[in-house]
Parts: sequence; structure tokens; C-alpha cells
Amino acid sequence: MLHGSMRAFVLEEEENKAGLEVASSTMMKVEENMSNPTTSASSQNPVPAKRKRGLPGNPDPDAEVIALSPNTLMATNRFVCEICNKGFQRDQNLQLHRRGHNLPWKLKQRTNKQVRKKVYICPDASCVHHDPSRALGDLSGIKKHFSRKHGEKKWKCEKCSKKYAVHSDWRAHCKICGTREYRCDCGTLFSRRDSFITHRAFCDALAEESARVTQANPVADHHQHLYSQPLSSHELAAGQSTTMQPQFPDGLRSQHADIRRSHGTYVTMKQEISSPWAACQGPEPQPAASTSQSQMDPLSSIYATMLESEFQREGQSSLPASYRTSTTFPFLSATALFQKEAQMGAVTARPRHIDQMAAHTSSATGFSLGWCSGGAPLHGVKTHSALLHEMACPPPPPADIAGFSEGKPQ
DNA sequence: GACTAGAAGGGGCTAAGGTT
DNA sequence: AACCTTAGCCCCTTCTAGTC
Repeated sequence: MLHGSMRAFVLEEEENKAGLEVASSTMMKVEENMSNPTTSASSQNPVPAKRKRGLPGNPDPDAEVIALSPNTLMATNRFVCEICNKGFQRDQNLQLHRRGHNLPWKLKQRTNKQVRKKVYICPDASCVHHDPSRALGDLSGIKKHFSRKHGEKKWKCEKCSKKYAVHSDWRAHCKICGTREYRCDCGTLFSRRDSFITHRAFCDALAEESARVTQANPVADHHQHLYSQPLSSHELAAGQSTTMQPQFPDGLRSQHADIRRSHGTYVTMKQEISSPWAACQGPEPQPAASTSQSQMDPLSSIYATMLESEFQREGQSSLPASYRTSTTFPFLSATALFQKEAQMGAVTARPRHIDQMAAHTSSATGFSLGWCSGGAPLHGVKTHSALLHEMACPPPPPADIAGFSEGKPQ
């Protein structure tokens, strides 16, 4: 489809004779009656508050159409002296230079007549912008277009290996390349948010399924498969043995926490609980005999005292033996804490929300519900949960914690 | 020589349209 | 829906012709 009242068609010579670009031009007339939607619309409507650009490739119908050769579009010093082969960006520069060679020269004269708007067509015949009706409105535009579509892409992004022909495009890409990165818990990386969301839906469903399986078979855990490492806090909370010592690499552990933070989910617990893990990778467990109350660290001691008094208040003679022998409450893993609470609940009264917590193992919100449930727990249980909460959020523990890995409570 | 105006080059920003 | 590419617009700088 040709453009309507296109008046003139200036064709630049494709060939440069003797290295000198000759600006001879041919005038052509293209006569068809076709209205330009852009201009007709703009003439009918009042000027909008925010200026809108015209559609691509719909130049002013009265504009002068200029066809530059590929050489011209790509050349930097396209005006070349036939004597010394020196190139110049502009004809005026060349003409001035020719004076030095005592060659005839002619500077472009300023003209008083009104300059008609120029539009430029792409020299590539197969290109949509080769059609005068789709000519581009400015010279830099057609140059950029020709470079992008038909030129050599010599600018390469170091990060993603994408190539660009226009330097500014390359720079714009380099600014944002690698800044949008989405990482799932399972370690998979995504550059696109939608892909990441899709994957996460799958990954979460898998985690929930694993949690259900975990209740029946504590070994099953998709993160174990994915990381080849145990475990995350919510999985521990599902009731796995404390003899399993999670060994997240520090980097992965903090990364995991960061990811959850970005999801707005169970970040805090994850980070808090990770500290005891680090501690539990410490020295060999001490013999039970060596872990007397006097050797406890202050927090352990305080907690043991609190628990004992709690039991006594509830009518129990004293803390069960298994609790008294354990000296490491503040630095137990989440599993150990839950198990202890569950045991205590079995001794006193088993709270429903503990079961709920276990059932929510893969759900971030479910996990936090376990800690922050607004429901009315049974008498005594609230105290235990509060104590456990305090235990789960201790200051960083000392490096060697005696007796941590003694295993699960009797 | 100083100053001004115009042309050209290049880069940044962003709307529009296409793609995934 | 989000992302990517393309093209239009604008601004700044540089260079040169013309004028005083």
C-alpha cells in the first residue's frame, strides 16, 4: 500500500564514483489519493494534553522522501577526498578540504525557502520501511533502524550474549540484564517473573504433597531430593528426628531465608532456627554424665528452671526425667522443640494446634500460625509455646553446645 | 575574531506493538 | 500479564557558514 499524496522521492545514488559521494538526486512523483490516518486525526482533534507520537512508519504525506544507500547509512566518514582518500562526515568539510588540493569546491549555500520535512526509506527492498508509506521520520531513526535490522551486531552483552547493532540499545540492555532474577527454593533460576510464579506453584504443591508423605514416612522430602540435603525448618517441625542434623551450607541457608523474605512468608523462623543447626555441627556430644545443670549455659539453665516450675505449677511433681537430663533446650532444633512440647502436651494435655502445626509443614503461613495462633490453647500449653518461642529466637549460641545431639528425648 | 544559526551525530527516554 | 524490541522524539554537543 502506497502512501497517498507523497510528493517527492529523492533517490540518492547507490554508487559512489571515485570514492566521492555524489549527491545527485532524482525526483519522482508518487500520486495516489490516500489519507494519512495520523495527520487527519490530528487535524480534527484538539491538541491533547499529553502529546502522543505518531505511529511508526507513517510520515507526513507532504514530506520529501529520501532513499539513502546502505553505504551512506552505515558510513561514518562518507565524504571521501579522491586525492588523499581522507573521509569526512560532511560534505562541507570535504569541500573545505578540497580547497587545500586546489580542486574545485562548492559550499552549500543557505537557502531562504522553507525547508520541507524529510522522511527516509530503508534501502533494503525486503524491509517494510522500504515502502515510502512506511518511511521513517528522521535520519537518526532510519540509521538506527538500518543498523538494528540489517547491520552487523557488534555489541555483545557479557552476561547473556545477546548482540546489538546499536550501541545505545546495547547499553540500555546491559543496564537491566541480570537485574531481574527470580530464584526458587529449589535453586532454579528464572529471568521471567511469570515463569518463576508458575514454577513456584508447582514447587509449593510438591512441597505440600511431600509434607503429607513426610507424616507417613519421615524420610520423604522433595527438598532432600532437590538439594540432596536436609532440611528446612517447617519440615523439621513435621516431626523428624533430631538425630538428623541439617547441613545447609551457610550460603544456601541464608539464600533460602532471603527467598522467603522476598515472598513475605516464614522468614523469621527460618533464620532463627538456622542458628542451632550451625551449633549442632560442633564438637562430639558430651557424655550425659558430664552435662550437669551447673555446666549448662545460662539460657539452658534458665529454661530448665522455667520448665520445671511450670510443671510443678501444673501439679506435676517435677519435670520428667527425660527433660531433666537434657541440658540443651535453647539450642534444640525446631523438631526437638516440637517433640518436647508434644511430649509435654501428652503429659498434660495435648493441644490441637500442635497437630495443626504439623499438618501445615509445607505452608509458610501455616508454620507461623503454629507460633502465633490467636486461638485459645488449652491451659498450660500457651506457656509452653511461649517458652518454645523464646527458645526458638535466642541470641546466637556459643560454639560448643554439649549434649545437643544426644538424640530425641526418651 | 566573535557571535549566531543551522545541520548533523549520538544518546536517553518512552510509547507502541509483538512475543512468550 | 509481563517482557522485549523497535521507532519516534527530544536534548546536547560539535562543526561550519554567514554576518558583523
